[in-house]
Amino acid sequence: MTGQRRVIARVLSDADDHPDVEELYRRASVLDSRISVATVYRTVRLLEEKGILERRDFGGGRARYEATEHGRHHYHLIDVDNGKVIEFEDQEHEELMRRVAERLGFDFVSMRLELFGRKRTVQQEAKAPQPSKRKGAAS
Amino acid sequence: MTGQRRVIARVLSDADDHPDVEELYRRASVLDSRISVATVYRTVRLLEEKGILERRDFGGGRARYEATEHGRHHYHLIDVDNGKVIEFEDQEHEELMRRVAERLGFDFVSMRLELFGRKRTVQQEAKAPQPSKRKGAAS
DNA sequence: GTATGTGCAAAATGTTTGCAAGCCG
DNA sequence: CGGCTTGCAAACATTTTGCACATAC
Repeated sequence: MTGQRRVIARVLSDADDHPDVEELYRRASVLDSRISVATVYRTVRLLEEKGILERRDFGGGRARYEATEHGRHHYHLIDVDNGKVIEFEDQEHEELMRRVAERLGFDFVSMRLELFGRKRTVQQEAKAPQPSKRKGAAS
Repeated sequence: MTGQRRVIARVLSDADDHPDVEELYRRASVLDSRISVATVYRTVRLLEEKGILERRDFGGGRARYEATEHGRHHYHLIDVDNGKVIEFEDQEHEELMRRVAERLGFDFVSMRLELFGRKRTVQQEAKAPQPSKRKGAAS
């Protein structure tokens, strides 16, 4: 347990969003400016292998991370207009997928589910100000 | 409509699996050896924008493609031991997700669902010959 | 003191792009 | 011909890695 890992672990457990490596690096740098990106990459990989962290891919090319929650699972709805992530639960879902896997002759290992949606507004603005190309916001 | 696009379109419509760009390039090269990877990238992007192709991410870092199917949707189960992809249908699924989006105040745009599983064998070989790290097979 | 972790910069990987040349209609 | 398409190689973005140095225990 080195200082750097302690700091990165701290940042991760404090986070209630889904930061990517660059964001983790930024936050960790505030607490200890002599941390390098390479160490962040190495640490998240380590923590993922240990099952402490989970890697997510919400599109946009970079991996994002969140602490593993033991017990109730949750899924993600991504707002296609601003990249914001909303978490939701769906009790029946995993059980349903377990049955699908079984039907196909497989043991369920894991699943990935992401929902993409657009905020439902009162005046369904016909020409919403689409934030253009590939600059997804955090969360 | 140039020769190259014709060839690439051909390869795509002939494919009943989920090739990545490298694989498409390989198959296209057989039919016309003077096609470049750049053209394959440009063509799949074009076809995706036109809604003819769909890009998938089954993990492993590279995008994979399959022809858009109008009508019944299907999902994918990835065999974690060899990367093979099995397609399956689940009638109720999309309707379920539409309701979830609605409950959260969103209009459903699209969803992503992947199931990861391991083949259920008779003699659950305790130490299966895991094909090591990151060399997912085709399909 | 030794195994392990780190910083840095270079390499690897997958994808995109600028540009000059080529093909299509 | 005039514009869209190509090939090539260079540029990109993210992630990994080799190596010498630093740190933990």
